[in-house]
Amino acid sequence: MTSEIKKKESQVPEPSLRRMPCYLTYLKLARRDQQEFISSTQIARDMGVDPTQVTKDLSYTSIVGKTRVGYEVNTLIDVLEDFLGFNKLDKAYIFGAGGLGNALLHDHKLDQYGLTIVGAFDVDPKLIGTQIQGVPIYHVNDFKKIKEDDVSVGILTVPAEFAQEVAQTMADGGIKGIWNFTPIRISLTEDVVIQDTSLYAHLAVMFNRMKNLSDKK
Amino acid sequence: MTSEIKKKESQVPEPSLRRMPCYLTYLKLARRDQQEFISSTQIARDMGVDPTQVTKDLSYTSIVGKTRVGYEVNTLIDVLEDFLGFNKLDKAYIFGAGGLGNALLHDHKLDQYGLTIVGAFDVDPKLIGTQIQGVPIYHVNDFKKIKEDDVSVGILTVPAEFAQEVAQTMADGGIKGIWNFTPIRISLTEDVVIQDTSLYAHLAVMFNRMKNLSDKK
DNA sequence: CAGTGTGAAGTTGTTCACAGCA
DNA sequence: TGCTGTGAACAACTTCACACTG
Repeated sequence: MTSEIKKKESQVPEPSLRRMPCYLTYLKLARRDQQEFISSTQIARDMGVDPTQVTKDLSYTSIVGKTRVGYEVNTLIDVLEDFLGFNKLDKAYIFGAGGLGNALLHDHKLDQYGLTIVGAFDVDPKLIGTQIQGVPIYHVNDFKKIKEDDVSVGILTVPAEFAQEVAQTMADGGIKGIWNFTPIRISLTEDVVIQDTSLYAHLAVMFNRMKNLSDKK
Repeated sequence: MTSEIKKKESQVPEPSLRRMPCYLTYLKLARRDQQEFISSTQIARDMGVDPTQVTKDLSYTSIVGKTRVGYEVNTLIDVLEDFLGFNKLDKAYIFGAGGLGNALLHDHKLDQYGLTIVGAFDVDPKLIGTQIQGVPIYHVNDFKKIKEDDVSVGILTVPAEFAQEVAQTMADGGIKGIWNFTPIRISLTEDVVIQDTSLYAHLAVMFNRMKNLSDKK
């Protein structure tokens, strides 16, 4: 019992990770405005968050700030992009090319954030064999045949009832990270990272907060 | 100081709200499979979460479960949809019809989750005057002229540098809830609800977890 | 006794307070 | 004085333990 291995060592808290792309965007705007140095206090003020939190979040990266001056904008941008993996392009397949999947294929900005979609899979005969934004669409059954080794990410945008099954197919094919847009909890082995991003979950929160506000009056 | 009014009374925790659409999807699949009653224990097992949590989450709605039987699937679905506001359609405008905005216009499922997009605003002359999926696209400057009273939600999918400005325009026009897809923290008066949904934030979390995993080996 | 519902314990993340520095 | 960086206090959420119910 004493030899219990400490599993999660020093994982970066998820909320911190989520804030980092925000800092990055903010910093890029600051750079555009010719700012050379920036303090966590200023970031905090402009973004409306707690200054200590900014400091703590940034301290998870390797950067160290200069007292009274702050951080150098350019290196901070580099460090953050590196830390978040936004400057090395990961390849991804998209599963489910209708609706949301289609939409993501049109979102050119993904490339700026480290993800490039190299292929799509669907079951709709009307889609298979065509291309969207230069990305070819294949039949799901051909996944194993087509799958290339250096594609590590799968984007899951199929209808809910197929989510678990398709996720399993992805995992079997060697996909290491699944970006799950369905409102289904996927269960797979530990070695596959699953990132849930249900848009409808966020909608639910927004509606609830709006109702709270109008009830209060 | 003693008369300090308790501000947030009994707000439903955000994590709970986020899980609810998941339960809903799960329940709809259960209904399709002819299940009439369901227990929180079963939901928990199938979804891979803590049973107590399911019970607690459901207790925020008005439903009460029968001991040893669980909850009636149909009424639970109704209660959840009602609680989340998914059965009364809110009207929304979308700001920024390129890339992601375009994608959302193609996501038919939004209607099922209580949101219907009735108009889009952009600045691109090539888009203005056209329609996407039957939704007309106007120039942002015409927003005040066009805005109808019963549209309460604005979807923000403009480039980061215009986010704050466009959000302000929305608020001035009487928008009550802003679904913010930009990685920018928007600051407005308290009476506008802002729901941040930065896809790139989730991407950051996924990349980080994937790196952790491959480092461990 | 399998399941609901709840108060208490534990964990995680946020905010505060302050030491150290230029 | 204005800033970084950190350890301690606090708040939010999750998990555990258990009383209760048909």
